[in-house]
Amino acid sequence: MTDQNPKTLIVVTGPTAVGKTSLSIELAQFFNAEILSADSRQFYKELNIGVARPDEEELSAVKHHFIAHLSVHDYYNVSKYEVEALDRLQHLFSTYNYAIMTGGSGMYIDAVCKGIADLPDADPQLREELNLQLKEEGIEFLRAQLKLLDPDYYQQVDLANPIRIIRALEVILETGKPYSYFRDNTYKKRPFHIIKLALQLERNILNERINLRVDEMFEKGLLSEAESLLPYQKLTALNTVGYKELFDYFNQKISFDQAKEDIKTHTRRYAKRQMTWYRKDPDIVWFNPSEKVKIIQYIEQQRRHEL
RNA sequence: GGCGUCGUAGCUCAGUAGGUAGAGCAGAGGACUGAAAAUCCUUGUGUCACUGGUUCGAUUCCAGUCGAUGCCA
Repeated sequence: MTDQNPKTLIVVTGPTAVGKTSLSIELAQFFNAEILSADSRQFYKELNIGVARPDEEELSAVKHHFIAHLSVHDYYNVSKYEVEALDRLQHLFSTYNYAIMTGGSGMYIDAVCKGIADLPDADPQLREELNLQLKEEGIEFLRAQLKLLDPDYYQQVDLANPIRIIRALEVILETGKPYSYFRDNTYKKRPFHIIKLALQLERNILNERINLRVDEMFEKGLLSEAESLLPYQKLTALNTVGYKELFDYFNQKISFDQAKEDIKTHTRRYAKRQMTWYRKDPDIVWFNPSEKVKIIQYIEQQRRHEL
């Protein structure tokens, strides 16, 4: 591919605690770029310690976007992020040749790189109704509705997963059209190059880092951060590892030690799910976090190749 | 020291009226189209503590050894 467009988005992803933040800052400095966070929990200003937001020093070293720009009370979703990130990229590319997107939310990264179907936002009231139906009538009831309203999607959807069924019903009931009508798996072409890389560590080393980082979070005051958010525990943004376990502790469902263990376990599982997501992306090239020189060489080589 | 109970998957434990065993959790793999740090699916062979004995056959019964634990001294 040869064209004269030099604008390049460097995507740095990988499982939680692998070392994305510090590498991104170094790359941003090297390539003279700003950083866009693609971390669906670092968006929220109330979440800091528990979501390992970059510290003040890191944030002042390089300009970051999409960090602490929302409140946990705001409704947000991938599609909004797609629009806002593309808009911000266009703006950044008017002065810079590079931008760096870093974070662990695979779906959010994909929305920016590949696009996502054009669907209506969730209607909170309808969602509440459907959740109530799930609770009172059971998942079978929702399945039956879906089967009637969108037999095609009924064939494809994970019928054990209430979230998927509810989402489809939301769209159908809001628009009067089947959910499958909106689903679109064609990739959108972006007006910039994308170089995707991911960081990887051996599982047991990553697990050690996770355990260590959770301990550090507690030293930094995670307990009081979570306590201050207890009144909002029902919010979607607070259905987050590091907080929900402490809510269980505050609600006297589990002991403090158990909560701490659960946070470690759930973070490990989160990292595992992230790996599952990235592994199937053929555009990702994998590196060890320590291979900074190699990573820079790779990026430069890709650029030369594309220009 | 004596008496009792226990020793089974990484952990907690079930079970086999003698035919080599199974749950939960952890772990592993996967899915994923506006809840995504969310949500969901699949996945359990391990000297049944050790050494002998009885038996066609012992993880299961018996004896001893070691370890854990409780009570009594």
